[in-house]
Amino acid sequence: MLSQEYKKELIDQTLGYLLEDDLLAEMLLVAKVRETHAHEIIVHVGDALQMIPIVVNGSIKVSRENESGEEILLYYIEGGDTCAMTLQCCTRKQNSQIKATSMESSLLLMFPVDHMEKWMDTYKSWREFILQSYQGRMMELLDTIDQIAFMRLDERLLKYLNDQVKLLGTTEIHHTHQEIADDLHSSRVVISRLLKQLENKGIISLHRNRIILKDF
Amino acid sequence: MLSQEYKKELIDQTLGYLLEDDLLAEMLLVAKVRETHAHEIIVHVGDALQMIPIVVNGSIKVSRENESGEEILLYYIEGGDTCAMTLQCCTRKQNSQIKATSMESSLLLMFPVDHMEKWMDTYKSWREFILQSYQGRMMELLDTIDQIAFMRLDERLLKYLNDQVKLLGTTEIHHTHQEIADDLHSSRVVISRLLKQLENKGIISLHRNRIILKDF
DNA sequence: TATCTTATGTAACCTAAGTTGCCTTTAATC
DNA sequence: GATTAAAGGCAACTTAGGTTACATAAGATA
Repeated sequence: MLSQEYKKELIDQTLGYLLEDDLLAEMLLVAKVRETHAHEIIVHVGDALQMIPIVVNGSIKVSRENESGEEILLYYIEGGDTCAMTLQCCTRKQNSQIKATSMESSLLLMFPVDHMEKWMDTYKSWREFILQSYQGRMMELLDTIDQIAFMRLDERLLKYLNDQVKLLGTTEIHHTHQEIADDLHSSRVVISRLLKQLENKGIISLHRNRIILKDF
Repeated sequence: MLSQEYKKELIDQTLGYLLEDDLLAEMLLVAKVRETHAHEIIVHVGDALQMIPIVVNGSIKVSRENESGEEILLYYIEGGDTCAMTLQCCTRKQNSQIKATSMESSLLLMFPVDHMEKWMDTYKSWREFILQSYQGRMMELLDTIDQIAFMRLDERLLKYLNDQVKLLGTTEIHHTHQEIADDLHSSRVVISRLLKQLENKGIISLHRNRIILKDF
């Protein structure tokens, strides 16, 4: 059992500058803390969600899956952010439309869904937080659509690598070609081919389980 | 100048069963009515928006445009719905990320953006309306992503034709092949080719400016 | 009817990306 | 060091979809 002091610290650090004090106090009473490790699947498509997660630190990958199990990356959630999609599932009592995977060791605050509606009615700061979240995620979905609809795979791949570097804060990317292919909804052979082209252009260097971005 | 009685009728008919009476009364005071005709562009990418539209009747096409002017269809807005994306542009004082085009003669109610925040604080029904709108649009964006990422063009085309029929309530679609190509971000020749295949399969019949869906 | 514009048809060709099959390399474990 | 599994390289081929170029057809207008 984690101490209340620790939880309070996490909540203050993550949401203190955003939300009203009264709300922060209420949140402390019902918050659960969850630690996740790299590659851990946090939400499967079809899951019924009872808790809304807010990311304290680390990063979460959100992706869409079709019936055949093929995937496509939608966006990432980082510290201070929540997944509006989750909210939606909870309030509409709909099952999850997305899959969420922890990219690295991450820390999440979890709040039971039945408080959300009350908070929505009572706290202006909470309303703004939720709307901001919807708006942010919406913009990211538009961005994803732009990429899939308008960009060629080699461009998408380069953007993907750059995003990874920004996200994880290191120019060494520890992904297999297969994992990248899954995220971009392509195939391993094609990704290997394009990565090799990037290497030949001097943009990256390739190693087993490791891609290094030069002059980022 | 349209009579207040007419406006009141439109508001009641479109939103009466959704929103609180006090809010409906406030809305009546500030509502403007806008009529649009088929193919009229209501919002351009980059527009600064002052008013939030709610569709009374007709249908609005919302699409995304890249720098080169290429498009991709996102979703449609029909009677009783609003465009959450608009809201976002207004509250964040951001310019429009999307283009909105009237598909047919339509009637819109327009509300000045500066009332939104107050309504958000005061009326629970308004909060629910806006959240519902975000959630609906989000689901539709996911659906769009599914289509672009996972479906082949012939499948997308067939779905597009079916959607048009449902939307406009007639099995006669009055679009040129070029217009369809634009919506699906493809090219005229390719769409003509695939349409011809559908005709050969007996699913549609082709005429100038007119596609007829059989056994819908 | 003659003319012009716009929509559609079609063939030939091109290219990005996916697929199959097989080989080599790396690293982990015995 | 030997064995094994996973990752990556690579060649040959296929295919969906885009491009170019031109012909024909359907309406519109003179």
